[in-house]
Amino acid sequence: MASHDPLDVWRRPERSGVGPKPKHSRAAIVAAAIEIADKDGMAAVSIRRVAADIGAGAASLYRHLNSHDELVELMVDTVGGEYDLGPSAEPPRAQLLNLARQGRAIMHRHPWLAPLLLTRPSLGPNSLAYLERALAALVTVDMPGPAKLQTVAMLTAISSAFVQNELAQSAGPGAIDHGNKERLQHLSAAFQSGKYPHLAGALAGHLEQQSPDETFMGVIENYLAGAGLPVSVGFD
Amino acid sequence: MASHDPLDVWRRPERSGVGPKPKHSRAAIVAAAIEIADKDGMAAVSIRRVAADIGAGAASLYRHLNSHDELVELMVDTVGGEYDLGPSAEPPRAQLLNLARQGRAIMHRHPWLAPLLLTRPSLGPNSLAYLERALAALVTVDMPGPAKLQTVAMLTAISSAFVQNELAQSAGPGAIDHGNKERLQHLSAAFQSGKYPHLAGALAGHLEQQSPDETFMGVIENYLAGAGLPVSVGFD
DNA sequence: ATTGATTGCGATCACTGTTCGCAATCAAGT
DNA sequence: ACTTGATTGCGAACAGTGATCGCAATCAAT
Repeated sequence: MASHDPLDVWRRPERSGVGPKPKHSRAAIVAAAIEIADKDGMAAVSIRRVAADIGAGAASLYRHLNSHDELVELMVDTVGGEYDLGPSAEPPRAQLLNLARQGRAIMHRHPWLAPLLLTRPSLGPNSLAYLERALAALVTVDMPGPAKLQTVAMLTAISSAFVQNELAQSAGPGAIDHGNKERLQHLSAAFQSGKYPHLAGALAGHLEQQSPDETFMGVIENYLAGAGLPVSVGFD
Repeated sequence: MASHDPLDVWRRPERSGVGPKPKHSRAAIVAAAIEIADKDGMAAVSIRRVAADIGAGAASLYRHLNSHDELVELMVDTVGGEYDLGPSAEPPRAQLLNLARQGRAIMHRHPWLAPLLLTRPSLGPNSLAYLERALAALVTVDMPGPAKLQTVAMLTAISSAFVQNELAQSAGPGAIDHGNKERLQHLSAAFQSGKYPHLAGALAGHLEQQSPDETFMGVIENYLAGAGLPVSVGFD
């Protein structure tokens, strides 16, 4: 009977009057799942692992969720609640820049988040609140509604892409040095073939690159400018 | 003995003189995997399924691959060979724009590709050739090497993000209408709560949006301009 | 002809998401 | 007070996954 669409989590009531008091709650399950994902990665978030961590049987989770996908949906929306969406009198561009900065911070706190933001159009309450807030920032901008939606969508898309790039390069403190050495070794071997002169040249350049924070803000600012949000808009 | 780093596929020779003639080749395996992914999605690309499709036992694939991850790496690099990397006399910005357009086309041909481009820094021959070609386009641009790498990386990252957004919205011809109706129904229900006035307003706007192609080129062009590649560079 | 590396692969292991059926529980209806 | 019925927890099971092991078959080099 239960719908298999991962979207109706948001409509379904968590529990209805009759029956024994539930030992576990949807919130507890999601919290445990997020903790696992933060620590051991998204692949470690299995039904059995989550159940074990909250002291439940594996099958019990299916009294609160309809699928593993639904759990992911809940995870995404839950961390979406970490945004500070308070109102602001700043110009639209500054507001969106601030949202993007927060988004990057959240994705750094939860490294499993970034890829998920691109694939699924999350429609949970927190995600909708974020969307609403971003659109509110654009209320003074003269732009058709769908274009505003497009702009906001690309904002989070670019942020996600940037952070994924960041995370893929650092990838962690421990075993990654080894991995990177393998990589560099492979690359230098490729270079000795002489088939990649420009690549070799680009890597040879000094690594005096600016901080990732500045780079990120630059990328976002640049996108917003091109999207019709220059530094100063209208009369402010 | 075999290294578990999915990167050394590129160093390992496919076969060495002694032993029975292999019935299956790495290329055939990867081709089958790509065909499966194109038709039934990435999730359908299991070792057993690929093996069955080329008439092999499941365990046999591990004579040619060290892991499922390695197969994915090979898939990504193989479709990377679909780029036309011929030289060009156009200005840098036009060349990169052309590469981005090709990239989007490839990601549309292989809908499983876009997410993978963000997570892994593929270092196969085709991926390296692409990188080399993109850097060659930037050879006349005055910019430190690492910054050029950053630019190219963000170029494919933004393209991937854009295409993922596209694919998530269309998602297919058949059962998606139903899914979208569910979505819109959910959304309209959320709107009746009155908590999302701006969102409601944005969706109410006429959907006379420009074609995705134009939108895409606009986004890319805009990024390149901000990255230091205006319409005309230097003396051309 | 013998050696030894290499291939194909059936069987198996440790997992995964998910379903089923049953016992325990508790609110509501009589 | 007691029955009814929905609801929860969960052990067992199923189909599927990636990966490993050991063995027979094969073929180049000696």
